[in-house]
Amino acid sequence: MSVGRETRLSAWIERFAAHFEREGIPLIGGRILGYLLVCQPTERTAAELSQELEASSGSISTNLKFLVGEGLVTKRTRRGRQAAQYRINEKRWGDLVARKLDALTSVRELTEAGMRLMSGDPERAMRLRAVDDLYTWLATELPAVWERRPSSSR
Amino acid sequence: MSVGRETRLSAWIERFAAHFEREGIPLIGGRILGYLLVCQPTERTAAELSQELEASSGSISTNLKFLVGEGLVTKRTRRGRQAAQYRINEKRWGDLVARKLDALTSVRELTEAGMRLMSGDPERAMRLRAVDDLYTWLATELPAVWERRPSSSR
DNA sequence: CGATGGTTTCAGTGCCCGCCGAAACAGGCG
DNA sequence: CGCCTGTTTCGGCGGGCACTGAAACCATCG
Repeated sequence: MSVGRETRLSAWIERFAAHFEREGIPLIGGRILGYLLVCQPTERTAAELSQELEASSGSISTNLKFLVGEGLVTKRTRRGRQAAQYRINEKRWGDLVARKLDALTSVRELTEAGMRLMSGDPERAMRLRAVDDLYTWLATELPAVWERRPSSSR
Repeated sequence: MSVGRETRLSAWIERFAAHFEREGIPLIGGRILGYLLVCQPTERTAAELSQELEASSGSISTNLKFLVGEGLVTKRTRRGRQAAQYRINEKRWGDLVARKLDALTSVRELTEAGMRLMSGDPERAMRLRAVDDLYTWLATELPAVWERRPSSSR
């Protein structure tokens, strides 16, 4: 007997969340992202997320606040007694990637500072120099690549 | 009165370690890397590192083992009663960066798997599609950039 | 002005992980 | 075969963080 589509989807969400947990996003935050990427309809209330993902209302609240702050999730409030709706803001996913690239290239500032401290002692600077060269190259290449990004993925 | 060079160096090592701690490398591991990049002479024993970095022998051992495993540090044993010497292996720093880039592009496998689960429902796949497009583009561009890396930074 | 449904806050819990340091271990030396 | 030095192992400690759930909060509706 075959596994239902929703079962496979929730397994996928779990893998998705596991990956981003390694990148520093809380497990529940990653689940919210994965779920909001594929759910139908596209918008969900905090209560629905809590039920679907089997997470406490507190965790959902904390993580939604975080994700809204990052711009990855959009909150839509409605008048009356109606619950706010949350949906993915996939357009901002690029920001997430850009921050990752920045984290990489920013090491260059460290290596350069180190090189300045080593000035006047080329012998001793050799090891750091090799590392600095690598990051200097990265810091010139990566931003250029990012700029060439096609509009279809913005 | 001005601050001594060694004092500024240890402050730099601390910033260096702090940066890599955010990337998942233990604080002491980062200190070892920073220290081995600039120390003179270039090789140190475990006992010396323990003293210089004010870390326990156990922590030094654990972290050296980890760094040697990563290829970032090389262990040189000497015959007789002599202690083993450790030195930085700056040539392998590229591997560290390459793994970071891989972590980024590997998200594509996740988004592709998700897209397959969404097949036959283009409406529902739209959000995930935008994210998948971004990573697909990344996965084609980044490896190409890495290949163009000049030999000076290898 | 209660009552109601939804959301956020917050104190408490458990878990994980980096670190310590003493004890065990390894392997040359005398 | 002990001894000695350097290294690793391992139990334990402490800090930090994700998560929980109940209580407080907020805004609307009757």
